[in-house]
Amino acid sequence: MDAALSVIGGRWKATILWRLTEGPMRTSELRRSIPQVTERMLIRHLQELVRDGVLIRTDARTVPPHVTYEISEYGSTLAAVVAALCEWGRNHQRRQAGTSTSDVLQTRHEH
Amino acid sequence: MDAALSVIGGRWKATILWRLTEGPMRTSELRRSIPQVTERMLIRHLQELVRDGVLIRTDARTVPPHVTYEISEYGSTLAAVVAALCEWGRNHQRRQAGTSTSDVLQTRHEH
DNA sequence: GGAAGTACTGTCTTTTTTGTCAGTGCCCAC
DNA sequence: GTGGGCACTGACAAAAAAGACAGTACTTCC
Repeated sequence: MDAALSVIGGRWKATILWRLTEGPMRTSELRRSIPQVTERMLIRHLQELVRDGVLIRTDARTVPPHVTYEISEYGSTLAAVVAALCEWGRNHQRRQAGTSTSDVLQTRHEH
Repeated sequence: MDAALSVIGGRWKATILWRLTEGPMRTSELRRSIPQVTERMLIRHLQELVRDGVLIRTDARTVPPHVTYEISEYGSTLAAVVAALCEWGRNHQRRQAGTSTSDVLQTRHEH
């Protein structure tokens, strides 16, 4: 469990993975597609995901630099799980919207 | 995605959920079954999980107190996803063990 | 009466994670 | 030659999360 969290347990990692399921992207594209993330964090998370074998970094070695990231075969197994989690989260939000706190039985008293 | 993380995104929440898949437990049992967690954190996380509808708290209203926690029907949908993530993490650890850093193609250079 | 167990709460302090900001080296367009 | 874009790095500050530790209230056990 901790092992899994060490891989996707960053503020933006799941989002990055999610974005990349639509295909490879270069750094600046990713950055623009997730406006809330700062460049610093994006790059840090990308590096960690590459290190963990989830993403593949491809460097065209040109000037100016042109680097793309894509989900590795291994990473796609994680992406599937992340998608499920994401889907659960979406349902949860809908549930929250329709459930006022007072509706919910939060503690049950025996007897 | 953020929605899901706000529910299970605590250091011990996934572990708590995992422990509770084997059946209801009382606070002190949980505490003993996860020795690394402090009482403070256990209780905070339990409260948040109850607030999010994932767990049900049952208070026997006796003295001394006797409180049990169990996974709600709703929570079991999350537990399933967490189990999948946990399983992925386990495989990941095995992979890590057999993969020295030098084996891995971390960056691909286009021609 | 003193110790231990139950399920907590409150107030810090420490650790971890994020974010801010400046800077690098090179290019192209105006 | 000034401004902008590209993919980064490094030093630092702010914020969030986790942990330490004492305290509550009432019990049973010896």
